This record gives sequence, structure tokens and C-alpha cells, in this order.
Amino acid sequence: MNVTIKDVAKLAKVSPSTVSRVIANNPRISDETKQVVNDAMKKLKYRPNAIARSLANRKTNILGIIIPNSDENLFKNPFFINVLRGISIYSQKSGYHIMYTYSKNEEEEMNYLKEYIYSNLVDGIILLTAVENDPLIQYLKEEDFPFSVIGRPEISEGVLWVDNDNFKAMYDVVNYLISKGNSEIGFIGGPQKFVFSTDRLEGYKMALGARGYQFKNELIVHTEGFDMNNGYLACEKIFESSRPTAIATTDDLLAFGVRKYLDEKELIDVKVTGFNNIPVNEFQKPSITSVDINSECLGYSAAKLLISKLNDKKMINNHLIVETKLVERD
Amino acid sequence: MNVTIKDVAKLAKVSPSTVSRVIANNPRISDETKQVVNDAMKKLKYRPNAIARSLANRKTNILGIIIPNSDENLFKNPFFINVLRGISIYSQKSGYHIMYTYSKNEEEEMNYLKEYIYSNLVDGIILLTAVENDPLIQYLKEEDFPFSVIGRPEISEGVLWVDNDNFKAMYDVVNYLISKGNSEIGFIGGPQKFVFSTDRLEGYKMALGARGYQFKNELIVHTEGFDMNNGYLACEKIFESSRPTAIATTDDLLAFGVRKYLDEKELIDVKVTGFNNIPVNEFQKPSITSVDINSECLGYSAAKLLISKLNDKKMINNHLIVETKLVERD
DNA sequence: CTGAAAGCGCTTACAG
DNA sequence: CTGAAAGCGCTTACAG
Repeated sequence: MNVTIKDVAKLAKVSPSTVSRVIANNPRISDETKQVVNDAMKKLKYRPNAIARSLANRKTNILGIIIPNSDENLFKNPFFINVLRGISIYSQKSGYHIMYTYSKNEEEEMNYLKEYIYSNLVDGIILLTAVENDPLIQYLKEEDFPFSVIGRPEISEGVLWVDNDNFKAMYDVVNYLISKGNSEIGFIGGPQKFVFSTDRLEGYKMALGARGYQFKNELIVHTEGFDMNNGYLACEKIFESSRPTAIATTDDLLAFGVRKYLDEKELIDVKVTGFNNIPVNEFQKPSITSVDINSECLGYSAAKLLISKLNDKKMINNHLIVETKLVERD
Repeated sequence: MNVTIKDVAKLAKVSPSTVSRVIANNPRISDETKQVVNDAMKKLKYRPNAIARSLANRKTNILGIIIPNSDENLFKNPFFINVLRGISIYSQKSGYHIMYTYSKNEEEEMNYLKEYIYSNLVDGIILLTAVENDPLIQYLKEEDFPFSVIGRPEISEGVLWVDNDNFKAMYDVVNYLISKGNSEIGFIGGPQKFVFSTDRLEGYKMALGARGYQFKNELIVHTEGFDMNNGYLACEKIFESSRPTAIATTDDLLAFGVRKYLDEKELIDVKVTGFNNIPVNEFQKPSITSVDINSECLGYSAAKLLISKLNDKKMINNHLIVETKLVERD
């Protein structure tokens, strides 16, 4: 049997209520009794039962993470592990536990969301992506359940979100490529359902426009996913009709695929850029210029926003923008 | 207010006990009442409160994962995300939720372990690595708290564990390298505190021995971590004194570092092998031969063992061996 | 400053 | 086959 608050009360010769108040550090308890109770707790190695507390408090101090439905490949994208780490670091610091759920498809995703909400297991939910017309976001809003999102939602009113400035990040990339003498620049983006895909595409178009170049549809390809093969195929498609001197992609793994294509066809001079700045970029030949999106900070901030809300903290903004950094390489 | 079992009872005109029995699918309840109660639950959109159930049942159906203390780099190793996925898939299938905890150092790691145990939050714990003289394993054994480990523990008696046959896997790698005409083969392993590091080293030595070669200490280096830089430096060290024609590493990221060194020094003919078979291997030049350790299956199996135990299933073995596969490349 | 009592939302042994 | 009651281990409004 585990030791309970009653055992402590007995040993300390006080009531369970008093023990409870000592645990909660209630200021109305005298220092004396605090001492006695604390001693008793130590002696008995007492640890409060989290479940019982949760039931009485009607809050669990648990956050739920919905890992998006997707092919294996998305899940394997290093982005996620970094986000999970960031979430974990802030949450732990604030006394929250984290639960995650991996979904195979959108239906499962929604089911897990509902389970989280209605089982009273979690106090709040963090979504790891925002897609077009996101059904999860809609549902959470309707239910008025606390949540935050990584990725700017289409309709951001009343939702807590954190994101990079994806428009600006891609704008900078393209600007950089132009400054290196490229004007024919291909764009390979992930699935359009992700809001950031569109944002990055806009950045691409605007950067070209600002220098007086018109974007060309045949230089723009959206892939079905984020793995290397997608990048390879997209690149192939572009070169069927065009001869860009540089390709801007929205993901390092896409960039790897592009590189593979370029190497095979010996298109040595074509520059390629990625996004996320995963460590292996540095070890590629040539090494790959990429945008560091600081995924850990995205996770950290998403947890921060959500927990602030749960604790009724005043917030200036309903969102946080995480800085990106263009890491130039070969 | 959320709807509770009482609301359902009222609507169905039965007692809360009966509703509870319907939820638990107790066979003694008549089909009629089952019907009525189920209808009432649907009408009210009733969902049992997981916390209250946990308290009454004295089990939470939550598993806790301790992500090992380590530098960022270990955590970023794709191994972990795959393991997390495997754990998640089996657990969800079996009605378990998953909680994880990220620790910065061994002390924090132990604290989180204790918190998991004593807070009654989780029914069991999964450890993601086994190290020499593992304090977590010892503690869990002493407390007789249910757990499973990924990685064979030094003392495996009475502990549930799952692992690859690391000895055999490395044996096969070295054998393969020998068959390709190499006899001077370097070994770059991760930190020796990991049991698998030692196992793989043994496989290396035995494979050499079986072909009549004596291993040489100057060809063996253990790194401090698993990132590319560690691989680079280890390789440098080996080449200070020797001229191996192949290097067997215990991690793909180490292999990348080795490749970088070899490229810089234009040691073109030296073969390099890795472990884990992460997707980018295929896109390296030359592509990297690696051992697929099936990390997802490791996670899946660890969850399976633990959950079997929690459900008092009879088990034939206290461990599971997950097959590896040597993926030969350039 | 402290205690007795009720309550959080379930489960289950006991009785019928 | 079903219900009333006690219990899981906490918290907290109320009373003193």
C-alpha cells in the first residue's frame, strides 16, 4: 500500500485537511505545524497521489499533443522531435506532464482529439501543424477547449498560435539567391494544405517581384510529402520544361532529393536551399544552405502560450513569432 | 459542467452502479437495461471521466517514457522518434496513453522516474536505453515497479527487455567487410556506458577472430557521443596511426563524420558502414551501408512486453529480440 | 490557525 | 439482474 495523506496526518497528529494545506503551501498554516507535517511526510516518504489531486482539483496538469496524421515520413522529419523537446522543456519547468498521440489518418486524429477533450485527461492540447480549413482547430474552438497551434491558422482570431514568419523567411532566401546572380529560381514546396506552404510560396513570389522578375508557374511545384523522393521527382518535373540556376525548397529532405537529381544529371552549378537546417546539411557535398526555423523554440513557445492561458495569465498577444535564420553554405 | 454517470443514470432511470456496469460490459446486466443505458449515454454524449476511473481502479492506463539524459544530439538521433512511434502504436492499440519526460542529466532522470512511480500517474515505465550499472533499472527493480527496457540490461534477470542482437549485427557487418577484401578494419563505437556499444565491439572482435585476424587496439575508438563531429574526430585519431581500408561505426551519424574526414583527406577507397539505416544514407555520395535495427519495432515490442505484464498475461520470455538487416550500398 | 464534512466521478463488494 | 453504500486519495467551503 502506498502512503496517503491520512497516514501523514496520523503521524503528525493533525487532520488530513491540514496536511493538504501544507502541501499547497497555504499561508494560513503556522510554521510550527508546517514543520511537523513536513517531517512526517519525509519520514513516510509521502508523495501526493496525482490522480486524486486531479480529481479534486478538476485539473490534471497534463497537456496532450496531437501528432498529425501522416505517412511515416512526415513523422520522421526531424522537425517533430525538436518540437517535442521544446514542448517538454517548457512544460516540465511549469509542472505539466505531456501526453502524445500518434494518428494514422484524419479520422483517428479527430477521435483522439475528442478522447482528450471528453475524458478529462488533459487540461489543454497542442496541435503540431495547421492545415487549410483545419477540422481540429474548428472543433476545439467550438468546444472552447484550451489549445495552442504550431503554425499560423487561417483564421487566427481567438486561437493561440506560434509560427515563424514563413513569408519573410522565404523572401530572404530568394533575395539571397538573386544576390548571388540567380534569376531563374525554381520553387519546390510541400503539400499546399499546410498553411506555411502557401506563406512560403508568397514570399518567393514577392521576392522575385520586388526585383522586377515575374514568377513562372512552370518553375513552381508542390509535392505530396516531405521526403527525399518527393524532392527528386519535383525537380525532375521542373527540368522537363526549364533550366533554373537555383531551386528553393521548403524542406531539407526535399533539398536532398533535388541534389540527388542534380548530381545524377550533372547539373553541377544549380544551387539548392532547404528549410529546417537539419544537422546533416553541413555534411552534404556541397553543403546545403538552409533556413533554421528553430523548431525547438516553436514547441517551447506553444507550450508557453497554452500554459499561460491555463493559468489565466494576461497575454499581450495571442501568438508568438519565432525568428528564423538563413544559414549560408557552399 | 460535464455530464457524469449520475446524469446518465437519471435519464436511464437506473442507478449509477448499473451505468458503471454497462460501461464495463458486465455480463450480469440484462440486454434491455444495457440498451436503455447506452441510449442515454449517446443522448447525453457521455464520456467516462478517465481520472475518476483511474482513482477507483487504481490504475491509470498510462505508460511513462523516460527519454535519456543526454546532450541534444542523442535526442536528435532519429532512433528515438522511431521508438516513440512504435511505442505509441502498440500502446494506443491496447488502450494505453503515453507520457514522456525529457531529462537534462542523470539526476533529473532519476527524479522524473521517482515522480512517475510515486505519483501513481503511470502504471508502468519504459526506459529507452540501458547503460552500464543502470541506476534507473536498479531502482525500478528495488521498488518492484513494472517496466521494460529497450536495450539488454547487464543483469537481465527479472527485467523485461527488448533489443537487437547487437553482437550478431556487428559480426555480420565485419564479416561483410572482410568478404569485400578488407582486413584492416577500424571500429568507431559510441560511449562505452551503453551496453550495446560493448556488444557491438564484441561482434567486431569475434568476426575478425573467426577469420584469423587479431583485432588491434589502435583501430578501435569509442566516442563521447553520437554526432557527426564525434565520428570525424574518431576517424582522425585512427588515421594518425593506421591505414584501415574500412571503418565500421555503430551509428549513421558517426559514419557521416567519418565520410567527411575521408573526403577531406581524399581517402576515397575507404569503406564506411553505419547503424540505424536512417533514410539520408541512401542519398549520400557514396551511399552508406548500414544496419537497419528496426527501431520502431523495438518500441513496439517494449510496449508489448510491458503491457502484457500489466495485464498479467503469461509470457514465455522476459525479452524479445528484434531482427536487424544489413543494407548493402555503394 | 485548524478540523469535520462534503465532494470530485468513478467502481465494486455486499445484499437482495 | 440491480441498488445503496463505502471507498479510491485528495481539496476546500464552512465553522469555530
